[in-house]
Amino acid sequence: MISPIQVRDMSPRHLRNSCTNCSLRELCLPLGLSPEEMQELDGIITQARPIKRGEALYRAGEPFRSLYAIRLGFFKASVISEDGREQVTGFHMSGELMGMDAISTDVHTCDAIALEDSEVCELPFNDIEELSREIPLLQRHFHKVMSREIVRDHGVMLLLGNMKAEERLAAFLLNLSQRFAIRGYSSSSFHLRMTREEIGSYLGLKLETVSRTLSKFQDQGFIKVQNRLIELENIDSLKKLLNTCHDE
Amino acid sequence: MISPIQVRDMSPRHLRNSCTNCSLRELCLPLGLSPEEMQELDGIITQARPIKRGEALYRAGEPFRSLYAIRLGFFKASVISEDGREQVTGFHMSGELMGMDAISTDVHTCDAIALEDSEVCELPFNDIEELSREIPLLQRHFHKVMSREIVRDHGVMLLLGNMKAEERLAAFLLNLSQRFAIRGYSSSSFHLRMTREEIGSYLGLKLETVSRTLSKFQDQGFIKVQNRLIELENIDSLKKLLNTCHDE
DNA sequence: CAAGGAACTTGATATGGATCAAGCCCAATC
DNA sequence: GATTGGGCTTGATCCATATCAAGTTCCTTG
Repeated sequence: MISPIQVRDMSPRHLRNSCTNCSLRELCLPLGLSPEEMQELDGIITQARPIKRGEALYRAGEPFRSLYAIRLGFFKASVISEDGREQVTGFHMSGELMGMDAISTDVHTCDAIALEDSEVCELPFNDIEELSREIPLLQRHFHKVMSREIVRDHGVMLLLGNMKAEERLAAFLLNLSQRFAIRGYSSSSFHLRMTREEIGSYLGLKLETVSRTLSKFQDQGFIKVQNRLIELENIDSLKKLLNTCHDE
Repeated sequence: MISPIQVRDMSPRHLRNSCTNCSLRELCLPLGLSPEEMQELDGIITQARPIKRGEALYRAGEPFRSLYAIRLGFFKASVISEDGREQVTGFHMSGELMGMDAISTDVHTCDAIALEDSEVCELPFNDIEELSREIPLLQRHFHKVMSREIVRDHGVMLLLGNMKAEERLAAFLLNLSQRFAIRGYSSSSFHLRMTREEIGSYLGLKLETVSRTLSKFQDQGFIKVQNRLIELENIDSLKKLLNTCHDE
């Protein structure tokens, strides 16, 4: 369920705004495009745009024109039901692509809110389609990215439909840990960008339950919690929580 | 969250195997392709293949080569966690496309099981990509279909994360009702193809809860249940269950 | 047509997480 | 540096749904 390990961008600073930029790894790096193709792809990517913490990259109901590649930062995506309940559908970090849900109706169906100061590259969708008609590798890659989103969503359904609170939290922490590791950050010590309430919304739990479960993990020596700083002290125990066979 | 109403195919029987076939409406009908393009699309669609009730169209772990358009019948898609828990991720009926999750890794990540005798058309994925490079309308349409799957999944997350058992069941019944209506079947009287356990798995409930809740709806006069035959007797009441504002 | 088993219903009880409530801590703001 | 409010923790209680259990119906298969 986790994408293959991808290397951190070590290219010189002056190249960082190009398509080889690490922030666009999901869209570009694994492609193996020719230099010319790279340049074409570069051509459609607009200047990075900063989004302050708390600001919306887009909101449900707004017309759809572009996908967004996160260059830097951290976002939550959430849907609001007719009667006002929020469901966080995902947390997204650098290198990931947002907005694919909007393709179906040409209208955004989620809110995307920055949870820290962030930067995104806008990718006009018409351009993506046009270019991917010319570059089969890009086409294939784009399809894989969309498909990966579907697979991820299925994983969340499994979590919401089958798992107990402790398992959900353990899965959540391990997932974050892996994604930070891929980006070259510590996998055992990281800062949560979201509130307990947002974690709860994502995991189908109330914020009190999130808080209690984190405390319990701490008591058991699995993690250390200091506000939003999390240190994983016994990753294997967390993994064991997940693998435990639940009879039936 | 529901796709626009689409008309039932009234074309003569001898044309039914072509791309205008009603069973492929999701893939073909709304496109407005030229006759030549239609023919090309026809060319990649293989002979319909029958799948008996209980048989698998594909299983998790099998190599991915094709998407499948359901011509006729009813399928469930489900993922199995490492420790053996099943989560039904969706129920699929005629005109829908299955297998898109497999694009990401070239391996199927779900099981697709026929819940009644069914027929599918195989669509080799390489051909789809090639053709959609030539026919922008097809490309756009395929992207919309994938995106719609993502939006659908977000809806399920909202359901699993936020709703009570009664709301989940009501949403489920109304969703089925709409989808039957689109296909020209009765929206108020239909046959469930799945067991209570499968409904429960999809909705994150135990089969007893599904059974009890259906009985309750019957007692309240919202529906009539006879085995797997469901009759919606008061659709508005079911809708009201969903719209009810849950304070907070 | 009979037998067996899967699917379903219904009741009784248990429990995980929600809800309600109170107080604390920290970060932002003046 | 004090103040304020949002975010968080922890305890007590409640409730929706799971779990356990028993019996029924229906469908399949011989």
